[in-house]
Amino acid sequence: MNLDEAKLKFINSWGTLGSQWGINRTMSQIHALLLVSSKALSAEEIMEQLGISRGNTNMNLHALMDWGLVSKEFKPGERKEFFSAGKDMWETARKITYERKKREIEPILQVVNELNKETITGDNNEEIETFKKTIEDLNKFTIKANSIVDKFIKSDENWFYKTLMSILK
Amino acid sequence: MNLDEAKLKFINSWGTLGSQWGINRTMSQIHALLLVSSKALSAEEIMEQLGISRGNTNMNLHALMDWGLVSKEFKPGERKEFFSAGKDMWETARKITYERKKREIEPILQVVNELNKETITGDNNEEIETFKKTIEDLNKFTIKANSIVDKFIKSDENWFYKTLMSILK
DNA sequence: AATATCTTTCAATTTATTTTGAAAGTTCAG
DNA sequence: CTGAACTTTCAAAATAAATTGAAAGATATT
Repeated sequence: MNLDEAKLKFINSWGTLGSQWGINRTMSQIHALLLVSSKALSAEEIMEQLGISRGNTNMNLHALMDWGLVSKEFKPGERKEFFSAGKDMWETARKITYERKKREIEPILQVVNELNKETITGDNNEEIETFKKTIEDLNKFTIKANSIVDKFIKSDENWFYKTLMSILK
Repeated sequence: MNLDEAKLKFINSWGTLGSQWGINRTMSQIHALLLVSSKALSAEEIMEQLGISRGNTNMNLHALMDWGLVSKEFKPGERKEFFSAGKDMWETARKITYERKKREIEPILQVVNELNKETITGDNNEEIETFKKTIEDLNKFTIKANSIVDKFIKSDENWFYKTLMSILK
């Protein structure tokens, strides 16, 4: 398989997978393109290679920069901006995990915590108990999940590999 | 706060959060409703309480049963079906993790594995190297991630808590 | 300060996803 | 077998999300 075919396959698959991950297709495609490209690319090159509009390219490059997955570069003598993706997979995974934690875990923590503190009134005791128990369990669970994810976000690869993987067998 | 308000708040928040998780709003709302209800509910009751259509209720109940989060019950003498959600949070989390793994990790594994085996041809050596390195790293990473998730799916709460949490501090 | 080059914005459009509800299907009691 | 009670299906409608592209905004160059 030649390089261009392979790249295309990767970019397309990554784009589709991204949507399963709650990341939009274009964003993941741009990320994929930059991941497999040895040099930084301009917005122009990106829109040409992926066949997408200027606005779309711009918006998603910014999203990728917000996530910390892509950075801007300036080439001497060149007017335009160039973009490249961080190539360290653990770093990338940590950053994605961080963003997902913000969106997926923290809001649960917030709501559940709030409800957990409330005093619930009503006449159906069985229902109140079930409610309280559910919220309490959820609260405990979320706190644990959150702290595990935190550890991963702060970990370095070696630590994570050694500690976790060796124990997890 | 009275029980109905609290339930409503939980159901609505859970519904919104679900969408961040790639689960549709109705599906998470039904799940939330069943989680905080002490007795099993009929489709009729669910559609009334959530103000959603019959079709929508049916489809999402089936999705929840596919995920293993909800089960059908029959009450003696009653013709209709009743639904209840498993109340064990770790079990619930494991099941959700399993479904997400199928959608989010396994497809990556598949594509990356495939690309990893390919021989890439072309004239730009630097580009080929970058491509191969990216895919290789991604492959290694995904395999590790996958195996950690597998451990979680198979774990019981105590094991996970003791082993992981104590080490992760 | 005029012009050329590049980036950003955003209303309108397109595409994708979810929801509805009526009709068809199923099951069971009499 | 018939009809009432319930469940499932699915095309059409509604809603939500992503994308476009032209216009406005920057910024550097002469």
